[in-house]
Amino acid sequence: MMDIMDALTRLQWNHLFSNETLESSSVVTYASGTMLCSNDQHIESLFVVLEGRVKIYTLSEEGKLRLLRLKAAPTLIGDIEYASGRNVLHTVEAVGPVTCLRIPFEALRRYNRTVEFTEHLLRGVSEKLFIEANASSNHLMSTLEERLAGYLISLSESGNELFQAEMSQLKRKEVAEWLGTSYRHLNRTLQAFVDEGLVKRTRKEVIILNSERLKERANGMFYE
Amino acid sequence: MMDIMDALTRLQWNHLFSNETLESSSVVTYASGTMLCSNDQHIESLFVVLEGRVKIYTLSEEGKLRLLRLKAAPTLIGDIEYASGRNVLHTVEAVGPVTCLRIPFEALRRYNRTVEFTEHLLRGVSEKLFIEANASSNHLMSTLEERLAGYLISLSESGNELFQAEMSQLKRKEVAEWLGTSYRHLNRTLQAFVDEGLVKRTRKEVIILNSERLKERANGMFYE
DNA sequence: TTGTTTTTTGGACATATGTCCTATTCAAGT
DNA sequence: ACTTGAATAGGACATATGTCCAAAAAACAA
Repeated sequence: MMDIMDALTRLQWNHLFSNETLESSSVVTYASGTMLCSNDQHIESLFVVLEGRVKIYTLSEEGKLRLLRLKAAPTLIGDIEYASGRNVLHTVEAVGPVTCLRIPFEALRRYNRTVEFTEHLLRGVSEKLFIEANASSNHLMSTLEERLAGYLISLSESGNELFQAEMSQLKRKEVAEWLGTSYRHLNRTLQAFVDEGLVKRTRKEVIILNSERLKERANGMFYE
Repeated sequence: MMDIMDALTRLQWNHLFSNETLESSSVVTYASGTMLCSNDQHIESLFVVLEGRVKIYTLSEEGKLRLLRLKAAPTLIGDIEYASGRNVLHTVEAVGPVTCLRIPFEALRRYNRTVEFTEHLLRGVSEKLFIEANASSNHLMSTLEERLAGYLISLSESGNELFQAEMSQLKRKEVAEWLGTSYRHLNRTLQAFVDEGLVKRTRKEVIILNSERLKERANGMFYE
């Protein structure tokens, strides 16, 4: 059993919640694969992910998966829904065991309407909006070749540890989902890079041979 | 010259700003075509659009335009940037004359850090995130045929006045930009609908003939 | 080991969408 | 009434990407 205050202090989030709020909250643990919340469903609590990693995505009616990100703790889940009063925007699933602080919206409304907390949410939501907007622009305006080159470069360069930690251990299929393309096409594009001598491909990893030219191919695309 | 308090009261936004804040603010008017702010630029004020319409878009380096929306007053511009401290996310341009209340971020930081105001921003930003996320999902997961059918249906059905007011008088070229496709392809898809007898097309407008089947084609796509 | 499942790899083909051009039509000046 | 420029319409072609499959290879179980 973990100590909540310790965990919050470590994140420097200890001043954000009132005692009443914390008393109404509980620590919950989810097994790998559990959905913390799913698309379009009603939700009544905010989750502060304290430990573990979560996968954030949307699933269309036809069953197509759009992987948005893999995010390590600390993360706030449900902030957008709390702020807008709408149903869940993106599905969130535990990747490996996850520990959260679960705070009912009702408690937040009653005991936590402070400027500090609201500003914290506001910063977080704006940040998410920036990421979402950039991702979707990138996607709309560039070809898979550029995005893949950008992905590979972003994984290899330093100054980017957050992205790397979150995105490096994806399986090929997940990379395809994240890049928003089919497994087939990802392979095709990868092969093109191999044919040009930009990368080498072993069965389980991709090694960059010519990062100069690969960067040109990325055409400015870079993730962080 | 308009009265600020009157305008704010009409929007029921009069309680959001302190007197000090309003004293630091000014009313500004922009001619049609002026940029209130442009992509990636630094910005130091929040704009409350009180009268007129603005066009919100991003321009890629290669000059491709991604039209996000045409929005009528009241609208908040700069809220995302104020909240995140980043440079401008989307370019905003006046469509026809626009009157705004221009509030320096500095004044907001000094005199306006109230729960009411912050929650107002938070609601607004979440709403924008929802719209952005849905738009980008739609775009990623559906073909132009579906999106166009959805657009036509959304324009024709009631219960949707906001969207209609904002999006109905677009030119064909702007519709293409908004749907995120080329003018050529929009025409091609429109023609397909004509060939099937779903719509009729005069030189300046599109008339729906069979809204039942058009709705099927939209496959759930609907804008609001 | 042997069988079963997952992952990687790529062929063949279909389709959505983009690019480049050229008429045509309409509207707005001068 | 001409001229010019925007807006509409569509042909021809290239290309990015998706779908469906099948064959290896690797990982995992029994």
